[in-house]
Amino acid sequence: MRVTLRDVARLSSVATKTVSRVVNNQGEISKATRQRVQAAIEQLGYRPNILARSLVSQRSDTLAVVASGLEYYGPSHTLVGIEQQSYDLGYSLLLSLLPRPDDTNVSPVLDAFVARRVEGVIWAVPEIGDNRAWIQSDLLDRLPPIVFLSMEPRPGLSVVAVDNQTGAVQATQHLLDQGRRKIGVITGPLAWWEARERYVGWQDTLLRAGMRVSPSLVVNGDWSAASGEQGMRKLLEQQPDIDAVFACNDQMALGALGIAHQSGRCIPRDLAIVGFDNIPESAYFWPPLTTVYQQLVDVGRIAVQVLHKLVEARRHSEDGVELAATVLKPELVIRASSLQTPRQV
Amino acid sequence: MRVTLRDVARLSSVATKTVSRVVNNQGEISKATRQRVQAAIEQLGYRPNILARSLVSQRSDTLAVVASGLEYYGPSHTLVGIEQQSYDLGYSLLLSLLPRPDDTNVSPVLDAFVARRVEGVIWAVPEIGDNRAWIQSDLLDRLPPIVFLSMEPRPGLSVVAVDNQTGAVQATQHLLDQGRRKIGVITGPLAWWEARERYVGWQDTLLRAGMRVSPSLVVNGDWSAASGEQGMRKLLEQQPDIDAVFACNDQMALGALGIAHQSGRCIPRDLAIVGFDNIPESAYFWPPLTTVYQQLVDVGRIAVQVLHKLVEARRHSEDGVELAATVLKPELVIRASSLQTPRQV
DNA sequence: TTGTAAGCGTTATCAC
DNA sequence: GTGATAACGCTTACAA
Repeated sequence: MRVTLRDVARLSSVATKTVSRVVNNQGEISKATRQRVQAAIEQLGYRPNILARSLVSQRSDTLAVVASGLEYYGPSHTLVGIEQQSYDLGYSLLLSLLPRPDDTNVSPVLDAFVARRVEGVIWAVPEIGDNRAWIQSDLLDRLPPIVFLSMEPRPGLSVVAVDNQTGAVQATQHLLDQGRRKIGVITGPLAWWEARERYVGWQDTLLRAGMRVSPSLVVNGDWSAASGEQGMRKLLEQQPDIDAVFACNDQMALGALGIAHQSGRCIPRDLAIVGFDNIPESAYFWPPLTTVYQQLVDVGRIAVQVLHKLVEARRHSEDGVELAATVLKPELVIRASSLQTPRQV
Repeated sequence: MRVTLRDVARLSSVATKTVSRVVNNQGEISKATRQRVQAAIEQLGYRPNILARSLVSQRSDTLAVVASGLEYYGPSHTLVGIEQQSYDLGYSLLLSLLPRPDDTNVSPVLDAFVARRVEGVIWAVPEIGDNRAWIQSDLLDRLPPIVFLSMEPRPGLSVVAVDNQTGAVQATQHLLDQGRRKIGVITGPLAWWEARERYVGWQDTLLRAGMRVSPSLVVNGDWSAASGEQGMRKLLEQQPDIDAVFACNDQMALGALGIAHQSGRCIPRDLAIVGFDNIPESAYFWPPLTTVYQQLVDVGRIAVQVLHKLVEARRHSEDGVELAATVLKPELVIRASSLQTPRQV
């Protein structure tokens, strides 16, 4: 049943090493031998066993990715980039999902990776609360190279992230440029690093413009459209003369749009709304949503490129590879939900 | 640097087999020895090498999944179910993405799986055109057990799928029940099996109700919101007295909603709209969208459960395991976009 | 250009 | 209870 290199060698009357050479296209082999071997491979239906090869060559050609919230727009797009680049570089990809992104018990999944001798790890779980605490532990020393996504860059770690703060600045500045003066914000859960960055971007932009940042302009959401609805209701209550809202993702913006309509406001005339993420649906909201586009597929691709360099460096036992952060700038996508000049009071 | 079983054995003055027993919790071992071994493991930072284990035990405890379109709602949710169930059953999961779902050149990715000796494969690529042609080839014989998702059930294959036709029937019947009489459809790309099923469900329901199925009630979309817009425009042109539309996914329904509004129609009074998928945003469309919910996470979980049984059967070389199809029934989620009785003409 | 021997890190077999 | 020894399927020296 199981066909091995030896079987092929026997059938084609050569040494196993010769078959190995044919399979891996290495060394000089006479045409006749090669053809004979290939015929035997064909005939027996031989498939090389990469596990055995890994054992002796000390390389698994496998990367692993730990992700969370794959149901959502961001993580799934990043994963696409990770997979594509891994494939392009010849790696297999092992996938592990954390059921809860704020999970702090990460050693089981990491142990499994080490046991399988993966050559590198992409940590694609958003930074929430202290779910990065394990980085301080000695766990990290026993691990292969690892690249972190969506987290605060810090020295000694390879991080690839989008500059959320700049994105929020772009969104808020755009609203200012459109003549808006009472700009509220619906934040994400502030335990999330990304949510904090977006909030700070909003805040800084207003302060730099010499405006007051009243607490009545701030409500907290949880990324869901339901929380966007709730947040919008609260904002309209706390600050009836509000003329713009920066919702920290598109789902919350969607919820906010609905409530704004229900309150009888015309968008963007009475109230401008800007989101974050540029989910495909946002171009078809009513009105189409101005939002911040992040190149999440690129984040994934770049992460694997960085990881690949770390893996290569370790293979050649180069020391002192500088671990740096790669930060991508997002882009504002301007649509109807923010475009009209506000009505003069 | 590399610590092996032998190193541990040496340090704790036992045989390698004993260490192996301790690591795998098998056989009877005296408390003293176990502790001594565990201390050595701890001290050396020993991590078992699963690759080596797989080589001798002839099992990799690894499944593989081939998916496509992970950026979209359906595939990403199914993948979540697949990963969760794989983890629960103790398998590692290898992920491969097909850049184009209609790709017909699948042997590279399958070869890679065979080379890695995965014990089973989940084929989570939608059936499009003849992208199932390879199943007829001898490729299948050399493969480990494989479970197919989202495809027409056929004898000799394990398939797990949602009953798209029934979903479409539910949607269309609901519109009939609401008193609608001119019910159009915006289909998905008809090369897709799922799109055809939904189309047939719409058609059959109308025919069974004794209604005519006019070509002017049918337009073809490509799943995108843009195609939903375009389709809606065409429908309104071809059949101005249309009073309901079944859009074959929520994105197209979103596009249709926008155009319907722009045409001055009030939804649901003048025009009822129903979608398919129940993406989270659909509950916040304007108006909230009636749609068909598929338990896609369950599809993934069940697929792995089925696969697990096949793997076990092969291990014990049980023959004649019946390969059956598992079909899940979707559920209609009724919201405002279809609820109101139409205006009496 | 091709072959031989050793070994990668584990588990299975069968002794003790 | 524990230990020697032979696999598992492949590649890397080194030899011919």
